[in-house]
Amino acid sequence: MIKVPAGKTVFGPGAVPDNLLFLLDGRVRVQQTSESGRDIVLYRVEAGESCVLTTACLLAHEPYSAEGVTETDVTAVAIPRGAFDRLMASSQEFRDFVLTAYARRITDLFRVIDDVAFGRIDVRLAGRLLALATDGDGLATTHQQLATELGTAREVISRVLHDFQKRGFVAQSRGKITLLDRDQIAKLAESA
Amino acid sequence: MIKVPAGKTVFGPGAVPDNLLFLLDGRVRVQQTSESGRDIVLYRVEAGESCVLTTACLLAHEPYSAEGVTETDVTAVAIPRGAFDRLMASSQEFRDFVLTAYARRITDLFRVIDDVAFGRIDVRLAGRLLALATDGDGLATTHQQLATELGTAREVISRVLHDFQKRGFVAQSRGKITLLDRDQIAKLAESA
DNA sequence: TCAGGTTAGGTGACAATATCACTGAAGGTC
DNA sequence: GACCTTCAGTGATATTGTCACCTAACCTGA
Repeated sequence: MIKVPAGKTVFGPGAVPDNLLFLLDGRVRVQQTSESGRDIVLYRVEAGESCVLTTACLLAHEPYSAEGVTETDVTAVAIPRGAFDRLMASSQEFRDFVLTAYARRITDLFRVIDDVAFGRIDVRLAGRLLALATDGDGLATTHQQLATELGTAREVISRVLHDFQKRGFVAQSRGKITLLDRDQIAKLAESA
Repeated sequence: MIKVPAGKTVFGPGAVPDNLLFLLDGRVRVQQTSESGRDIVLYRVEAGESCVLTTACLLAHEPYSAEGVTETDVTAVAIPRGAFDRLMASSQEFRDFVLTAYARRITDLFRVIDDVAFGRIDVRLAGRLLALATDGDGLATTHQQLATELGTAREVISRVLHDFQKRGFVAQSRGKITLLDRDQIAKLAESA
């Protein structure tokens, strides 16, 4: 059982874990940095989910650039490799859990690819704003962080948010965004 | 043991397999169609690899849009669900095989995301041409198919290929592309 | 072997997004 | 308040995507 404070890199290039983590509480963001230095968020691991996937990636000795960062304080169970193997051998439930987790991640990634390849930026941003503002309509984030969410450039986010502001969807101040009209934002997010 | 001719859709929306497939010979292309009707190739399954992943995706009852198409005649072993479960329970080697396959796919998808989000089109096309032209310098493919490979539009491929042609990298005729200068193409493909 | 249909490819105009190079503004610290 | 750092705004330009339409190549059947 381990605890990690918010904002720590729990795995990534240069930080290979030797345990498989199961999140009991908190949230981990998995993102990738391209050669050119730009980032994109791939998915998030929530409480009750496992990190098997990313760990497996690390074990698959491939050149690898994704990293996991805690977004909140995190409580997790660390399962050593040996115990993982024994559980996989002995428990049908555990196997189902692991395989289902993989499948879910893969569909997540399919979704990301679809969005990045074919999605409009304003639509994607609208959706992401709603997804991020789970408690309340306020949202403490910078334009740069939102750019990383979507794998685009800060300037692009600035312009789209400026447009949202003009349309009355959001209010902005430094490092903070307030959703003013969730219905309209949701409508935009839905528009393919 | 089953055989499938080239060009068949082996799984996808509306064609859910009840078996897990292990390819003995041939190649399967896995691609996704977006709501807007545009396609992108996600990865390929080669001889010796398994389709567990996509099948698992199908089992994970999620809205799902990827499909698998045979690119060559394919010979595969179909493993029923029950046998898969028994193998997972009894064989360490089988579990390693499956988990490694998952991990490889995931890194493939990470790569796709990186390319789509941050890669230049000419660089990506150069790389793909080299990857597709494995036997000889000729390549029987249309601009539309190449666009699907990269998740872009046909017109874009047409223009880039036209540029490649002017630079002496390739020669074109209807439905056919010939690589004239692999070195130069490789150099472009490498240029991040 | 020609007519008509179908598919592949070309192209201009324009829209959306990315990149670059700045600028100013907000907040923190001494 | 002076200075520094981070955040955000913006114009100019490049790249890529979209739309509309055209031409050329191939196929098929009379």
